[in-house]
Amino acid sequence: MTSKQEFIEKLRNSSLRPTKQRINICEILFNRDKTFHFTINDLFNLIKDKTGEKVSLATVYNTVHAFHKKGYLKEIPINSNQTYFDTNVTDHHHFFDVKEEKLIDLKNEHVGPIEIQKSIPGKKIKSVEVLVKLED
Amino acid sequence: MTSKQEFIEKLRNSSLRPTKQRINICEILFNRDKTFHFTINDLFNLIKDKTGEKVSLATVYNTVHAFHKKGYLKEIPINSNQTYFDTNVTDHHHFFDVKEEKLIDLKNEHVGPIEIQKSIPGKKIKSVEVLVKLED
DNA sequence: TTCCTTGTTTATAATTATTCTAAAGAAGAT
DNA sequence: ATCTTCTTTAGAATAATTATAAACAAGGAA
Ligand SMILES: [Mn+2]
Ligand SMILES: [Mn+2]
Ligand SMILES: [Zn+2]
Ligand SMILES: [Zn+2]
Repeated sequence: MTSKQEFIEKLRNSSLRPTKQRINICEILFNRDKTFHFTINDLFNLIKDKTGEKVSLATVYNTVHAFHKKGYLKEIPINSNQTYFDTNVTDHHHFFDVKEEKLIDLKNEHVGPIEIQKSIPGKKIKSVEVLVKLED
Repeated sequence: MTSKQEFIEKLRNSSLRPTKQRINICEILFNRDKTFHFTINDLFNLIKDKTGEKVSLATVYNTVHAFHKKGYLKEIPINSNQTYFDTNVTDHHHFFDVKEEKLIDLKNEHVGPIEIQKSIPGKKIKSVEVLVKLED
């Protein structure tokens, strides 16, 4: 449980002005036990439902990208019509339930270390992600 | 090197009528030594350039999805504004050069077997794909 | 406080990838 | 040749995302 005051400080420390909208979004995204996977639209609807206040869709996009740029959110590479984000910014892998369109964290120990035995000259590895698609 | 006649037969055997457009697309996609990674727009432009004939964008979409449904193309899960397809339909992994927006095949032996040590009740694994993002 | 600067929110328009529609055309069967 | 079914096509529709620009709010200085 993080207090509103802590979010305000975190925002300030990130040179993001602590607006009402951003604080609301912080509380929805980061006051959780478990990691949260969402699309912009999920979040947009959650804000209305949980706070009663509406935040414009543009602001949701702006804020999510601001948090993403600061490293507070991770973008998940799946083929979908919508982009998925994740509050768990550590390196980790995913199940994707194709039917439910839901992401599930896969702990690294459930996948094991992955060694890439090939390299591309002039390039270095930025991330290694496993996506396990699930069907019924 | 596959002849036009062989593409015609392959299309017929797939209950796809061998139209001029589909044959052209087959020749561009499948008359290659190496695996080919592309977006719809890449392909659309290639057809014009290589055959001199234009195929409507709708037909390119239709054909790619028809081939995809028949299992002749694979869809690659990356976060991008465009969907990527692959003429290599076997299970395999990828590098994605973020700067060049280019996919590179990773052979299975360059990654090694991946064992998923977790299961979700009522679901079974459909695919396991590794995406290695590259930066400079 | 008040003023000023800069960052933020917002409604709305623009952009872009993809899908849909419906009419014209081509393929295959009879 | 005729008929049916499938395919192509231009263009419209949809949907996610980004851009625009005016109103607004935060923070700092006076
Ligand atoms: Mn996750
Ligand atoms: Mn490939
Ligand atoms: Zn982002
Ligand atoms: Zn498809």
